[in-house]
Amino acid sequence: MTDKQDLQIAIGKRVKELRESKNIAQQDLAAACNFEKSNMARLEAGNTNATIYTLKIIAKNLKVELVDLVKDL
Amino acid sequence: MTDKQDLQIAIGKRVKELRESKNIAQQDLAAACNFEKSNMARLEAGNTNATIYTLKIIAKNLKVELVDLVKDL
DNA sequence: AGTATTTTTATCATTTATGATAACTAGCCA
DNA sequence: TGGCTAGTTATCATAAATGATAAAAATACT
Repeated sequence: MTDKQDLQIAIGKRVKELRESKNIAQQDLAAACNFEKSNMARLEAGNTNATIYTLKIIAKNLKVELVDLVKDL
Repeated sequence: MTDKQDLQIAIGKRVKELRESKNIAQQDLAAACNFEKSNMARLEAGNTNATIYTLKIIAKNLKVELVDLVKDL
């Protein structure tokens, strides 16, 4: 497992946890972000090294701060 | 100016400020990160929407936390 | 002045994030 | 059983991040 993969997986988990804690469906978050639900699944699964702007959009729609997505990572 | 550009520029400034505060030459930081100096300049100028892993590498070599690069953004 | 160092800019190639669509799985319920 | 919802996985196209090189511009130093 590489550092990069570890980071991707950690961020995917963070997004998923925050999303579920707010009872938002994956497809609803995706729609709010103007992403396809498949691509949100891909990110939550840790299969993409997202850009900072993508993370900012997700943070905004989760109503959290960008730092909350990368804290302790 | 778009949200995306604003974010890129803010992060570029953040990297540059942290780097200069530690008296590290741009090319030295680039070398430590295994980036070309030209690409580090591009990022500091706000011309790229960096991936989270790229930012993590930069944070590591600046000896700061990843959150320090995205705080308040 | 000049010279070296550092930074910036431009450009092209390659890799990869993202966009987009479809098919599949699992769970739930009428 | 069938349909419905939520999530997953695979795949292809496109846009953009990154790799890489060269040259110009700025900065510092003697």
